[in-house]
Amino acid sequence: MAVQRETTRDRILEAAENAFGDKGYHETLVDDIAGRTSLSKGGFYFHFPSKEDLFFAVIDRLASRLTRRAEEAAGRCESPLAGADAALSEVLTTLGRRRRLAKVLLVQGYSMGSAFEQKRVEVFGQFAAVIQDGLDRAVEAGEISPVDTEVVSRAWLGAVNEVIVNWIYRGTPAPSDALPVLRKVLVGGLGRPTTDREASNG
Amino acid sequence: MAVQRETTRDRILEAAENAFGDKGYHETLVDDIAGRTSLSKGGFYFHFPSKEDLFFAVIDRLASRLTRRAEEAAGRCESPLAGADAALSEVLTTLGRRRRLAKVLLVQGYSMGSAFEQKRVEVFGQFAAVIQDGLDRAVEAGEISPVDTEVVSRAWLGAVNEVIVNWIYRGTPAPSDALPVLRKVLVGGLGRPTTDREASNG
DNA sequence: CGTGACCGACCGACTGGTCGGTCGGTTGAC
DNA sequence: GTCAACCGACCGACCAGTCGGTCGGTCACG
Repeated sequence: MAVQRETTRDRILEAAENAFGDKGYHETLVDDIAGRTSLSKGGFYFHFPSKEDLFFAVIDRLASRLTRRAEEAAGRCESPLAGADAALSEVLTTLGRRRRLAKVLLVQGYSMGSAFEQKRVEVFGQFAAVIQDGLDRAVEAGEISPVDTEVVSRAWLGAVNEVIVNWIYRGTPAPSDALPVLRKVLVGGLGRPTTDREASNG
Repeated sequence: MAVQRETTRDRILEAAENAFGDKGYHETLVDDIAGRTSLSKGGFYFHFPSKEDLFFAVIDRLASRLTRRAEEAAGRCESPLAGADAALSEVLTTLGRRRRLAKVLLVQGYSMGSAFEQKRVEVFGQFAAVIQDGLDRAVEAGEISPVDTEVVSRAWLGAVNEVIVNWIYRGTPAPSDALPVLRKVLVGGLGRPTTDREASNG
């Protein structure tokens, strides 16, 4: 039955997520993944053409889930700026709850070597695009003064990334604790629009 | 002669920097490095106990050079805040001139796998500490309002990191172009002190 | 209902290339 | 003659990927 096939494939992806998260690409053996899935090596190769393909499939799955969450969070907001802010918060808290998944997505990819370069561009590009889109629309809507949103979105992404990776390796500060500081400092770095009436929000 | 020994060691480190920068840890063979040094594999092993040791030595060398430059740049400034700003600029422009070295330092380390974890904490910790120190003193001096400088310094570091890595992979935007935007948005994210007299130091 | 052809899913021993590291040997300076 | 520096053939662990085979199911057909 085709359903069974899909189920096994998912089991492999699940196991691979954990294995790669724990040990990285090279240090994870195909036999490890087979073992965690109660499958033989041959059984594994029935479902995936190569270890490399498996790794990419894992990354794609994680990245698309996270992008979707970020976009949904942004979509729930009234203003574009609030949306960008919400996307940032969503990513930080989501990854802050699942250390191993965060590690696969933000760290272990590089362990693969040069084959990962294109994928990293793609994945980080996706994340950056969500932020940049929000900022662009915030500029257009006059919420913030014009800036080079390409650079700023990268800066936001990098800031979030570093906070998470630092937490992954050192266990502190927790992303949830860092969030308010990060929001303040990143959102605060954006200039108010040149309409220099000082709105008196708190 | 002991000088000769040191020279050869440096030649190896130099060659290794380039090789690791181009191909990462696993894809660089000890034979590659030996070849680039016009040394045999045996000759190489006379100078380094293992490939892993070599890699760490390369990272340490690059990191300490960069830290020194950043600290010097900071030291040349009058105020702590200007120092943190200068350190940021120095790191961005220095790495922005040497793509391969930037790649070794910011990307290829992970290709080594879990052995790198401790080193990454150490190296990024060093960089973060330089920034944090500046920010702390800026708070103390009343240049900026109190913030969680641990988080903010990580955010700065991450922002710089992402801008550089993105440039490494995509070739654009150039760090030198991104610098003014980055400075504005990061330094601008810091609140003015609650003593709301605009201090006018040069 | 029985049966035999067929198939998808899975098994696991095996292969073949790779590469870090070794070691006995050579060389040249002092 | 001695020793630091270097050579390079060789070793052997390691591991992704292969392949001949097994086995339970199912479907066509008499």
